[in-house]
Amino acid sequence: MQSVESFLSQYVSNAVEALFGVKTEASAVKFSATNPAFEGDISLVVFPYVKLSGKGPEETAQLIGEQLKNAVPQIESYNVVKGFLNLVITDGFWKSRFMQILETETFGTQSADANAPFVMVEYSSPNTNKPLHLGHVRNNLLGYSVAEILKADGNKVMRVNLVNDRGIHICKSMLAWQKWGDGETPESSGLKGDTLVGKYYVEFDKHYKGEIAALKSEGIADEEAAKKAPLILEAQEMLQKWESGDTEVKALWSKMNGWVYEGFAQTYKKLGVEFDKIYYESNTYILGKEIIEEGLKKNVFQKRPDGAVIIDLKENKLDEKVLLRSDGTSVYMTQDLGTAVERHKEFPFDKHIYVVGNEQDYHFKVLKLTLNKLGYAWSDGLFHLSYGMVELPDGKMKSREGTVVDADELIADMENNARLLSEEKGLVEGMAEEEKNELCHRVGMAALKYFILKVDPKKKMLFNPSESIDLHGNTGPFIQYTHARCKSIWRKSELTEIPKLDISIALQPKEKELIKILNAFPTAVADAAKEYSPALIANYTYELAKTFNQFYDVCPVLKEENIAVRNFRLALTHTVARTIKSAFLMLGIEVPERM
RNA sequence: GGUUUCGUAGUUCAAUGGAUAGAAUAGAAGUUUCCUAAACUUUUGAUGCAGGUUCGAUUCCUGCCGAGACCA
Repeated sequence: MQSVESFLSQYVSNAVEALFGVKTEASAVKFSATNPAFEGDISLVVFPYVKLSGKGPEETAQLIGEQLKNAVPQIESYNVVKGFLNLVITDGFWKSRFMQILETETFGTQSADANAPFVMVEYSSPNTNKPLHLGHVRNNLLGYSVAEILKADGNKVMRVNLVNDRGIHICKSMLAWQKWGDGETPESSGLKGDTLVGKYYVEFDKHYKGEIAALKSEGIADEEAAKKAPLILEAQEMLQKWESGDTEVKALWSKMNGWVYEGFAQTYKKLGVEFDKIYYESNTYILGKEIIEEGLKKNVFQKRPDGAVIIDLKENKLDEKVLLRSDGTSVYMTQDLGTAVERHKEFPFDKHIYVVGNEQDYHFKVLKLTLNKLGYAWSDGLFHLSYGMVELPDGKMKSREGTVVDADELIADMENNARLLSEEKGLVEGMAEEEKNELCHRVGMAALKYFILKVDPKKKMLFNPSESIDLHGNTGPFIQYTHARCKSIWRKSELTEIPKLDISIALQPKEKELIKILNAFPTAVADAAKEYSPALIANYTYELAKTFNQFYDVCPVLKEENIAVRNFRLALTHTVARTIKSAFLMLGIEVPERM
């Protein structure tokens, strides 16, 4: 469905040509929303045409306004304020636009056709030595939501998770469990698998610190002590055994990772995120060695005198990057290069989005540039969706200092809070326990998800665990509540299907405003997909919900006696509910029928 | 030190180079015959500093101050 802007811009372009004899691109026409202080639905910024007309801004606007009014029957009138041409669109236009929206069941979303771009979205990517925390929550919510938005915008999407299941950190947990675990399992301890493994990671760190302190008291320097502590040596030995395929180590590794995966699965389910494919680094970490050969052959990489392979990116202001250490072992970049190439062979994507924190900005710049220099044209499609850290009121989260917000605890807190508030208000009386749980889960998660997704991804955000569970104002639950109100009105109307609309009725200002907002939905989705930003969808949905709440105050639907007006308002209510629902699904938020 | 991101009401967030910088929350004052008051109405309050580019700058450029990240 065409937006109002694109509908009008061709006419503006024509008018400019007719008046000033200059051809301009219709796509370059600049509109802005009309300032509420003036009359009008949409405003044309005429400053760009002042030079062409050779007249002042106001006169130029007058000329274009007159020309447009004569050419476009949908323009009822116009007025000029400084360099702004405010256009009033006829009610008839808005009403027929609304009827189109109403009849389009999947309004705002389009399904992928055969030529749709294929986008791979990698997100989550946890380590298996500890449970997920608040930082992962932002990652997961962003990744899931962006994938949904891209789907809604007509892309084919594949969501993948690359699990970091190997390395020294896992060995630390394994070693500590061996030493002090006493055979403890998730079943015997009643702990979630990932929580249990995380416990031993902390345990390792505690003993390790003790050893370092002991060595230091013997007069050994910090760095030296950290390297020489028996525990870390033992962990490194374990890693070597793992790499050489030691059956005992591998068995323990499989067992403990298995616990972690069960734990993660529960958390993912609670968060409502999903993946189409899961990759494991234990299968991919060796990739990338051929790339080194290829790069050397193509003279893109150089060998340093000490034997290390590097790529020189100084001309791109990115310094020199080691790709293979002098001892022949690979670095993260090596495997990421290999993984990208393999992945593109297996699934020839048009775009690949990596949802990874902004501390890796440099890494992904190098990754993209290196693949580009190697001649892989598809590297243009790589995009690092870089998001800011989540900070707490008393500073950053540091797992070593125990200031991490655990994802499972956070989710439980959100649900509990929703429960306390609902019970206090007496909203869930007489509800079955199971139904109540489901509702509190949905409301609690809406509060959390909306709070996180409404912030521009690239910005760092502050999360106050005690304040963010607010249900008032610009929050997920407020919008859910609006949806539930719409549904309630619809139920009480006792209509089972949308009545045929009589569009000869007069349009109230608030109704027109709502139609304008509804009309902007496809544009919001397209923008959100282009910028990979769920925040745009969140802001749009809030605008819609807020306007509806104000609208309702002005004209109670069910008391309306004029049947044509009543039907129109019911249809509007129905459409608002439908739009909120599909917008929220893109954010991974479910909307209850009742609250 | 080098590279980079960011500084907006008391607080948390908005604002494709456009009009009087929006919301929410906190503060002040109101609104329940009616759909679900998790609501609505009114009100107080902000672009770190100094320049530049132009019809117009929160937005682009330069310098400074401050915060974070990455690289040594």
